[in-house]
Amino acid sequence: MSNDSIDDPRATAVEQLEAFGLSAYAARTFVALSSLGTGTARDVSQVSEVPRTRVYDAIDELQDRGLVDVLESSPREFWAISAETTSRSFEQEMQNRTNLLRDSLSELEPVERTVEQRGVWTVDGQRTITDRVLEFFEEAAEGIVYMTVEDLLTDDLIDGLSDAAERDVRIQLGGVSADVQDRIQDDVPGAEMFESLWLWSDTPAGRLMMVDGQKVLVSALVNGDDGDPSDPRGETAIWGAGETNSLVVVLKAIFTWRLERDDEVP
Amino acid sequence: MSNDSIDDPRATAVEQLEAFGLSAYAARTFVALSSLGTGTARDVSQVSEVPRTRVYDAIDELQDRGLVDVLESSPREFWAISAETTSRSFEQEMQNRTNLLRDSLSELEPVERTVEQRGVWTVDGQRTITDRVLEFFEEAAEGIVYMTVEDLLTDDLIDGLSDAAERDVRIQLGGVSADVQDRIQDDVPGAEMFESLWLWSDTPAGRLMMVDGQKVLVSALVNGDDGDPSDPRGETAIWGAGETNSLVVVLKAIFTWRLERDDEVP
DNA sequence: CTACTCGTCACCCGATTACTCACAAAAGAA
DNA sequence: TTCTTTTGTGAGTAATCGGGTGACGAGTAG
Repeated sequence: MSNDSIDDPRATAVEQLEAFGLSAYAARTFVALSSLGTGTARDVSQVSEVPRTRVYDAIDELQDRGLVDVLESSPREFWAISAETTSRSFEQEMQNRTNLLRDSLSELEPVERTVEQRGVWTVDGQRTITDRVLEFFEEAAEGIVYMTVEDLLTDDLIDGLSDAAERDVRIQLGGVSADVQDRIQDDVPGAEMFESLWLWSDTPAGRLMMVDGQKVLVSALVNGDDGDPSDPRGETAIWGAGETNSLVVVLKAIFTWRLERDDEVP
Repeated sequence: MSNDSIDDPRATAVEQLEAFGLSAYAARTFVALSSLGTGTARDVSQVSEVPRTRVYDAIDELQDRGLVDVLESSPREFWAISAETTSRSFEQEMQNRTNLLRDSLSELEPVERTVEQRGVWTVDGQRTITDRVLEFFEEAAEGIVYMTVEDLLTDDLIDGLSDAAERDVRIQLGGVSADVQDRIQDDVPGAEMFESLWLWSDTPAGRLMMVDGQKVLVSALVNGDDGDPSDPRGETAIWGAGETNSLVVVLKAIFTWRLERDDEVP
């Protein structure tokens, strides 16, 4: 468990710059220059541990990206742009890249994402599973049934449900305590609540989803017996789709049976 | 001049994915899967030119990032998340990274960015120069004088001027034709216009900036004699700061002389 | 003139990664 | 069953890239 937030700013800055495609030397050089404001190759080399003779290459790289300016004197001096300008510049580049990616990918995406019939897909990790659930929420046309441990009902999921509700998708939500139910009612007005179908909170179960009666997902918490929802990797899920998919069939049966009973006896 | 926009979507998608840190194999595998929707290692290998035996590693990499799900059967099948979800995922990661970068860098940034006195800094490339100008606009406290070729007066620069104007910075803008002046007046109400100080449009001159009477920047277009503003790299600039900086001194003299004459004879 | 610094180059080496091949287990066909 | 093909794993090779070091001429200062 390395301390990431307490970590010194230099390390984090270097890490991000490298993730944005800078070489290690360039990243360290830039960070050094940022704290110096202005400096020569030797200054940079001393505070950044970059070999002096290589500072020049690093500067070239940075100059091409427009991150430093050079004062042509002897010794040469270097000047780094401000933190604000730097991050805005990368922000823009990345925005641009995500747009390019979105466009090119949707262009090649097959018109109809085939609905799988047989078999069950696996997904690991809380963040990933949530993404998957959100993806399914978006494709929902008729109804969503969602039952979850409270810790896993994050804001983005509520947003997803709310969006679906606005498209007149029927929302049925279970497993949440009374006080949280009130909050949900504000964000997702049309949502119908139902009591937990089983004793839920003590099991390692995580969530349980069904959309349009033909796509389902279930997850479990997997840190030994005591699933700890705060561990982002401690969740694993499976999902399946199609009217004849076995997972779908069995869950659909259970859900409709229980939910209709609830309807009869309110 | 490679055709980038006409380029096939596959290539652009792969390029972006690699920029986001995926290996070449992983990128090509994902793109292949995206267009297939679903497929086995062999399917992927055929459309992506990735050696079949390496598809598995690529899938591992993608699975860790939450970009594909795996159907555990024989042969194994792979499923790619939608274009929308993919780009949103990267968008989020990059947003996160830029924020980390912004925070860590501003933490190390020296309280006072020292005002250089001697010497002249050089900057190349239209985009970079614009960034630099914007950075100086933001630091402006009293007044901005800006004279520019019209082609270089992009929207972000007008925004920058507008922001400064709202901070009660005096804006003096020159070199733009009458019809563009009208448009500016809408966005930057307080701006004072002045006629081009010299015959401007026929020279390779690009722009000319002074903020707070102590920081100046001048640029020139450098594609042989006929500077073509549409070439993003065809501009080169120098800037200097400080009351005693020679570049500052001389430009300040010229500006105040000409602008005060304009004031006298409106 | 001497001592030192600065900037460029050439080179080495270690890590990463693309790429190939061998092979055993599994699935399918005869 | 037995034979053949396919599938997944793992080892091993080649090449590229980037970090690290040192040599050296030119420029600068005392």
